[in-house]
Amino acid sequence: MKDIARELGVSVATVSRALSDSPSISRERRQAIQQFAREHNYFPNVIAEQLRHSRRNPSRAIGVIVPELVHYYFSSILDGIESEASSRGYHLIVAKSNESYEREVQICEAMLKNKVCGIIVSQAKDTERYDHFEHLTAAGVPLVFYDRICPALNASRVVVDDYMGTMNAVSHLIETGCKRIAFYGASMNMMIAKNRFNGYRDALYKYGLTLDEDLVRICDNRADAERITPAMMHMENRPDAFFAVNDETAIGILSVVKRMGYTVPDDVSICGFTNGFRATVCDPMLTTVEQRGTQVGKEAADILIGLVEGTLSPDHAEKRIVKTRLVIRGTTRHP
Amino acid sequence: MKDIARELGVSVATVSRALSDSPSISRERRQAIQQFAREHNYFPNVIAEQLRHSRRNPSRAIGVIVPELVHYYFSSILDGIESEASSRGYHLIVAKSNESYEREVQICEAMLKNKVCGIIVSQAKDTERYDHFEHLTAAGVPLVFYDRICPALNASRVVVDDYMGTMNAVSHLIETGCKRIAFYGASMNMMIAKNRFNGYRDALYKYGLTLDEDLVRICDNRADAERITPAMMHMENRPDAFFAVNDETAIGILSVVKRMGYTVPDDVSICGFTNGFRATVCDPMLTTVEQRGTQVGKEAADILIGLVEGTLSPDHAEKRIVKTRLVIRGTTRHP
DNA sequence: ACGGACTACGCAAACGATTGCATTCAATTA
DNA sequence: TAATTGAATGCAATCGTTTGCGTAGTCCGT
Repeated sequence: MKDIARELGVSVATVSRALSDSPSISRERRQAIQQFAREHNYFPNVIAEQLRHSRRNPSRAIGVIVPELVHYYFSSILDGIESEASSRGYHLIVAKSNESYEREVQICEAMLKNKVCGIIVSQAKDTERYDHFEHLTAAGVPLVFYDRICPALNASRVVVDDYMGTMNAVSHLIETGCKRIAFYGASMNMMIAKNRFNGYRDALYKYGLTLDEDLVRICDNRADAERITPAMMHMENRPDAFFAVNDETAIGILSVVKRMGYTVPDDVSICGFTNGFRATVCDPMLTTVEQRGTQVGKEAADILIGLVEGTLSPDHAEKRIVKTRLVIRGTTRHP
Repeated sequence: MKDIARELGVSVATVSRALSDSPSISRERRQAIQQFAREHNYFPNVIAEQLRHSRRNPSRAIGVIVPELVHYYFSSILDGIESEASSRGYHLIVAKSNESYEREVQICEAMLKNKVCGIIVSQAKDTERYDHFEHLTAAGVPLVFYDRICPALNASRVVVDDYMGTMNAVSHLIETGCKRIAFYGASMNMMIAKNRFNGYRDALYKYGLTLDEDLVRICDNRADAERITPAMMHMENRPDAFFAVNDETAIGILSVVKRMGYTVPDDVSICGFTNGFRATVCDPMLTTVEQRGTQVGKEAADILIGLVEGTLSPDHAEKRIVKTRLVIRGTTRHP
């Protein structure tokens, strides 16, 4: 701007006003300045702009904290956030916590320093203190949780309808003739694990089946599934169906069951949760609950931007639930 | 800082110096100021710092442009970049181009405005003009390409050893008895497609096999693979093996071939390229070339940071090749 | 007692923009 | 003709830091 001002023999203030199309500058001057700027491809220094406006205007950078990146669900969510944010003129600062509380704290600090206008976060698995999040809100940085929410904090959040998703899936298993349905869930200190279990339990009750504790296991990955499933199948009263907390676990069950000589879905039905890449790769293809990560991401970004732009009140915690959808494929019988 | 200065009855300059531990401030004052700052949890305004230093010091934000996010290889790369960058004190601004040239241009502009210290990019599929990249280097923003590089630009880059990876994979097929090996590749205007094809061709030559054009097809996704594979298998002289440019395509072939009643690998061998989630989910598990995305990401970040910090000369284009590894599983015979 | 050296600090200008207020100049009005 | 008005522009402060340079004060040596 200084250069433009010098070249055209005007003051920097005039240049500034001309570039922002202020009517207080005469038409000719305005156009001359604008053209000159264009020709010498001038563009404003955002850093300076931000400094000037730091009191009033927030930045347009959204911080996103992800537990891991190489993960179907989290990628989808990130994708959703990116789409929503970029279409509304925001950009993303992305960091992964590696499921570590300490790293999460560091990231929060760094993001605060870097003046993000808000943060979208899914907690690390080992996060049990929430001071760092409270610091952020205290500093006026809006926060939106997704997937793993923090029940202790009354913050905005968007989650998937774990309860109904599981309930529908298990109902489907029952309706296609399954009577002894095993449940492989994650450790119950996470809300999502609890909700899915409740969906399972209530589906059983709804159809008058009793819940057999022997059929409920904590297991949320393939290795564990391959380890514990043979014993399940050797029970005198073996399960005729499995519901798994994610596709990965379901695939583990599938591979064990096939290896043991059972056919799927005739002898054993299997249902997963995610509907990621894996679901259409296994043979038969996996019946699973679609988790709609992209939608979760979009909603989260929408809430955050609402908070930033003042459309949503900062005091009110906006809570959204994204509906799931049961995708019936080859690992369950058709109704 | 102004507040601290006022409270402690010194000048802002003194506070600044004290906080940066300058020896020109007396020990007592320095400590008093530092303590006061800590107690009132002051932390510097990066925006202002940057503005002040914009002439000399670059920011610590690395721009990353990804064609898509929900994609095993790109997630892995992003993961590698994140690890390397965050461990060296940089953070990431991530944007996806959606394989669109226009979006790519927009993103470059936005990143330039936001003063990233450098950009790591894989071109969108439909990018054929490179002005936007040249603008960036002209503006002094270092650029590192990964995966899809731009042959017209002599820029730093890191790619996977597509040639040797394919060569070894096809050699493996030949060594396990395959004689008519089909090749499903991507369109040849991408370097990676060309290199993989050359690896295929040279492996055939090495073992004295002739290249049959009828066995070479442009096909890089599952839907196409499922469409064209039946005809391949109905040829009078059908292929006894397939090499596919990625796992997804390989899975498509696998599912068709199984459905047609052939057994894998006894009747037909299949080899993919990626070693993503899918490879261990299909049945039998997929033999494939491990692409080591995380390593690619790390190398890319390493180069970029080298460029930014002056360890690497900006004129010299650093070109790194990440070695692949053949992972032999169930879709090929064992040697 | 006075010059020199050294310590410890403050002043003020920068970084690149924005903006309230003052100023200039010409045109209009009384 | 003098006063009023309005349009067009400039001045200077501001955002939060950093830093070159100047200066007050102290101590020392002669």
